[in-house]
Amino acid sequence: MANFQKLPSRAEDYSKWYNELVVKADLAEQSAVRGCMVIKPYGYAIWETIQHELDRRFKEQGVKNAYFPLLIPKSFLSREAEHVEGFAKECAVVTHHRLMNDPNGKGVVVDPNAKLEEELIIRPTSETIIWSTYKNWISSYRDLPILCNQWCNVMRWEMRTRLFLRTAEFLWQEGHTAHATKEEAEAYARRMLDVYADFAENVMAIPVVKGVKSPNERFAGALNTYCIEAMMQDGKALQAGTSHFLGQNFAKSFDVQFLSKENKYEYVWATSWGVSTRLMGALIMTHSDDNGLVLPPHLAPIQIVLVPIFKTEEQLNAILNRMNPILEKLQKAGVRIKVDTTDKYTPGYKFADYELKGVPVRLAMGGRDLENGTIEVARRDTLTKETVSLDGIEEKLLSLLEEIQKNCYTKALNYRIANTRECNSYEEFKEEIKKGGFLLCHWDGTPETEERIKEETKATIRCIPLEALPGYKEEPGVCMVTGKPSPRRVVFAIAY
RNA sequence: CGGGAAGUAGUUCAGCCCGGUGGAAUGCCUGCUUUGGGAGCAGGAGGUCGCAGGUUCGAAUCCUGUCUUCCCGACCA
Repeated sequence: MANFQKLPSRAEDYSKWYNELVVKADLAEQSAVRGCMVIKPYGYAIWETIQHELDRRFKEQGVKNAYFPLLIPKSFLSREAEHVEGFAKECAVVTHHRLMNDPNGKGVVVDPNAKLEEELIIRPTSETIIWSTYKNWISSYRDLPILCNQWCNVMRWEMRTRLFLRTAEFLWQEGHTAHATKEEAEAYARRMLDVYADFAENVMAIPVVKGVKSPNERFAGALNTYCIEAMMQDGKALQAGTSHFLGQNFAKSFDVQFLSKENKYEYVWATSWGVSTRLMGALIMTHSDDNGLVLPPHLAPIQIVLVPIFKTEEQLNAILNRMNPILEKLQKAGVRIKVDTTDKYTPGYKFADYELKGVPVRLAMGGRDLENGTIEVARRDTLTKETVSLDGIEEKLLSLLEEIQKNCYTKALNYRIANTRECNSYEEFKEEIKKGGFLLCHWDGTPETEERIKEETKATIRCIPLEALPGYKEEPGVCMVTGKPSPRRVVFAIAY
């Protein structure tokens, strides 16, 4: 009996469970550089599927991909006052462009003669470099709208990092659009929020609350920030995506004007929107269990794995001969399949390993099945298995994958519903928030009240929901702290 | 960036207090037997003890500095 290391349970230590799962499931690991991760092939395969699915949806919205530089002149960042205020404290700065041999010994040192005239910032986000570029692209209303997206890395010098959830460097996409009218820009920011919500729910199987950020939580430089918020299994909230209506702030800072039909100069209206590798963290913390990763089929790099059980090569070949036509049919239907023919590990080892990796469906076939014309089908989401006939197995498996996808979503939604409740007094709130989950409360709309609640309870307003959560009605009331009127309940939670 | 803990074989850890040629388990390699829930036996390879200085005849062990990770704060997606 191998003395393998089990994952810590979620109940024992959620944070430790997460950290170890990321590494043991082969998603990512720490790198030699503080706060920066190595995303391993298995983890990157999931990210590539995320990219692929999102990219397709963006293109349906008329978005085109482009690429802007990693380095941003320092002066650009300071053009928009709130923007620089928001990011200045976490920027990495490039000051020199050359190394030289250390005159006093081994290795290389920065060449003091190679100091840059103007220092360059490693992008924490690209609004400034993009708007300085858009200025050259826009002169007439006929040039609008511009709908660009870039897939890239950004860097924010974080004090405390965790794989996927908060790393100094992370991968993301940032969309930047320019519009002729306020209405069009606002509508576009809203539309991209819907794209994110659709993606989160149908591909990642993560239920989200669509909402608006309170002024305290708004993106630096935006007039309005929309977001999708998800609930993790430990009851904490995680912002899964944001879409900003930037108004004319960046157009004014970078002097981007266009000539309207009426032959008048007007400033351009802007949006930006993004999701990052943080989604990987959301994925893990929404579905996985104490046995390891649970991946919704739409995102799983391997959707079905076949573990043949054999003693001799003849037996293996007999199994493969029986299964190959079935697997080919499934592959033609677009299913991602792996057949594990290695004899390096025993079947029991493979079972445990594919569970750790979150493969949605595991098939096992041995001599017994071959005789009976059956196969063992195991589901990762429910950890159940049954032996079924090979007749019509392809259709059964295809619908099983869809069922698992739905079940992942339903389970997560039920968990969120079970951990969402209304809360009417601040005293009650202080107790309830310790249990985690979403608390729907009335708030007077002032930053002061939100700040006070944050200081006293660590909870923040995750969003002002665009529509009432399922099972709840939108109704006015009074603020739980100050008693002032409140038009609707907002979502409070402790956040990642 | 403050407070705490830790860095020794691929991995998890013992050894450190009290200095004297570095251990275990697991993993890896080879062979045989195994294979329906993390296989067994036998043999083998694998470490300048995070890094840099210092003390000493001699440092994994003592001292100083530094880097990284984890936990708690402050900050933030």
